[in-house]
Amino acid sequence: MSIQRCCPPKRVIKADYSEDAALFQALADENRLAIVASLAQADGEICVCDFTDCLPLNQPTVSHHLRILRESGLVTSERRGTWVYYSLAPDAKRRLQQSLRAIFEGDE
Amino acid sequence: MSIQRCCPPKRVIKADYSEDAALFQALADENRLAIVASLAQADGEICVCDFTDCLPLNQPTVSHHLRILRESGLVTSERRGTWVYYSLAPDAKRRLQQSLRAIFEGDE
DNA sequence: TTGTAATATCGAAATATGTCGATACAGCGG
DNA sequence: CCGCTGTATCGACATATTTCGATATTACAA
Repeated sequence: MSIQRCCPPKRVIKADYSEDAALFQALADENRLAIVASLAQADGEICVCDFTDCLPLNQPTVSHHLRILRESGLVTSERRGTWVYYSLAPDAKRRLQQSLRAIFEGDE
Repeated sequence: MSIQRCCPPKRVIKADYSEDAALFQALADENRLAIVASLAQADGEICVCDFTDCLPLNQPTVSHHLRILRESGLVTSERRGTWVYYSLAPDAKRRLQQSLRAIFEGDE
């Protein structure tokens, strides 16, 4: 009698999803989502001071979240004088949709 | 002389993104992404034993990740006999796309 | 009922993350 | 140069996460 298998051998994918995971990790915080949504819907840049004014976080914490978003490549920053302005990266939405496609449809 | 503002007052959004953040957090791990991608591309159920066989993780760790995905609602499970089979939730992709839209376009 | 296999849960360890106060840095005005 | 304001970094703390070994649970078979 042959060994019983629980199921026909399914392909468990062995691709490297670490970059996609890093992207989703950047979005895995409600305050960072509020920042990204504000940038997307403002359709332009927003000054750091507006985030520190409006978010329920202290200034170093806002700076910390902005750094994580900046390092993920989803947002960019530009200093003008004393102020620093953040914008959504032009390809932010496309990169996220691409990651979703990679997961759900196997695109790369 | 009036107080100088760094910029015209931009709307920093105060919506509650905690549910979207939870969804992205479920995807913020490369092993969980591999699980979701396998389920999506298998277009059907996959037995836990296949994950424990193929992922570079021990069995309790696989079970832990499956639980996180199950609790996020992105996957479902069904026991048949000794084995447990996991499937992608039918609305998984739609929920994620909806979250992306909520962030980038302000839909709710 | 007793044993075996598959999966889940528990408890602990290491690491990562979110948060903040204190401080450093950068740019501007005097 | 000095002081002020906006932003970033540092250090510390609490909490969360990932991982695993040990153990419990579930279902089946003898």
